[in-house]
Amino acid sequence: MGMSQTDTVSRILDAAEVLFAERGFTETSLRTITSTAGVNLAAVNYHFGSKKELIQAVFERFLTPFTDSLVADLDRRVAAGERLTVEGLLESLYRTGMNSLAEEGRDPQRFMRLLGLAYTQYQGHLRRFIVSRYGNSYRRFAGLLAQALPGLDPVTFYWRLYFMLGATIFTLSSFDAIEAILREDFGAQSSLPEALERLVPAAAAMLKVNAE
Amino acid sequence: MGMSQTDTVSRILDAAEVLFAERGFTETSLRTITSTAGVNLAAVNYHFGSKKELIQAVFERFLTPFTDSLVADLDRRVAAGERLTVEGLLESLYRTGMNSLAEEGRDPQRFMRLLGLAYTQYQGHLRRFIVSRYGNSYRRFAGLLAQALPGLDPVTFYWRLYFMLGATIFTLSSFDAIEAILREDFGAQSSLPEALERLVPAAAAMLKVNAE
DNA sequence: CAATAATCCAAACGAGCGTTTTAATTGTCG
DNA sequence: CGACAATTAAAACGCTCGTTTGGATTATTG
Repeated sequence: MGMSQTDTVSRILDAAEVLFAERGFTETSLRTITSTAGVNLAAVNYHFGSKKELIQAVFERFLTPFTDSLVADLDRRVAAGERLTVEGLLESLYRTGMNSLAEEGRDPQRFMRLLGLAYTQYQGHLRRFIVSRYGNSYRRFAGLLAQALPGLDPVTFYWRLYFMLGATIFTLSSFDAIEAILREDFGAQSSLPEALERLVPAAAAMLKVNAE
Repeated sequence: MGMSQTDTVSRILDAAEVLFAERGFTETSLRTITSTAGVNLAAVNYHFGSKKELIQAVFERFLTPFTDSLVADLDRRVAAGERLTVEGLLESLYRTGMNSLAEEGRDPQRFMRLLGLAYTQYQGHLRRFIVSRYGNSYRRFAGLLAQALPGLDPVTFYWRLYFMLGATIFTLSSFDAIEAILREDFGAQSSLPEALERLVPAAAAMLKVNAE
């Protein structure tokens, strides 16, 4: 087994991650990916099998450390007997997850754009892949959040959960555009952590309407 | 000038609207559009010039009646000296806009999916087109909403506005998927008006955090 | 070091794409 | 009716796409 195999694989993943986040899946050709990565065109089909499987691999590399560290953090806090508030859970989701990506040198914003694409783009295989692979982590988080919101009927809770996800994914995936507008119109500097700090109380208030 | 010209044009627009909302722009070929519409392939280039211009035409047919009736409603209420609350403005945005589409026999949900695509997909020309064409209506609404939220500094207001847009567009554009989950897991029937009724107080609470 | 597997590479394949061309058809109007 | 413009139609163009192929190159291993 060649030493450069791993290298080629990760070079492809690095390039694909950036290009997918920028333009979407269909708009990014394998030729653009491989030439950006500096590898041969056939390498994608050789190492991943197909473009679809490459897309899934990109998401796997992102989502696994993200959900792992989120679930670990949730487990730790539950085991410590900590009382989990709505704000605390959102902090976990935003901060812990983000940090796990930042530690690996990944751009959290790119991650959010990819997550947005996964929901929006016409890629049935991707949605199925994500649900089957990360559904448990999702339900873990959603379950704890529901517990922190007693008095909300399940249907209302579910709608609110989607409102919250929408606000988060939509805003963070177009962070660049929003930041540019704010800088131009108000001369205000913005950062991703600052956006998350604004998001926590706003999303929490939305979730807590009519809850006890 | 042939009578059937208008017919061909609107047949193309009808087909394109549905297909774009389902799969996105790149994933929808002109051949699929024209065969669905039952017209010749060359008709798109003949009547619209190019695929890009067809995309813009689809949005124009959607957005013009939407923003027109929204702005008319805002103007009417301002002229009547009505005091516009956050909830009232969201009601205008959701209800008035939606109704204007429903009256024309258009699917409001499809409209939301298209709006989501406009933000997410990699189509620079489309974003430019929408901003230049509908920027005034957008600023009109945003201005009145800002007035209804005294005590919020402009930067915070802008972030909240994006949180609200995100929650709205994201949720409504995947309404089908959410509805299916709710029906399966809770046996609950959902409708678009009901989703909007849930959205108004939730989004209002989010906007109003720390406002007077 | 020879054999064997893994990887890389250049080239080509077939299919689908948006667009253009050219001719036939249809409608309009003096 | 006949001239002229508008529309429809079929076919082809040039290009890009994802994927496959067959051989060269590199690494691994007995």
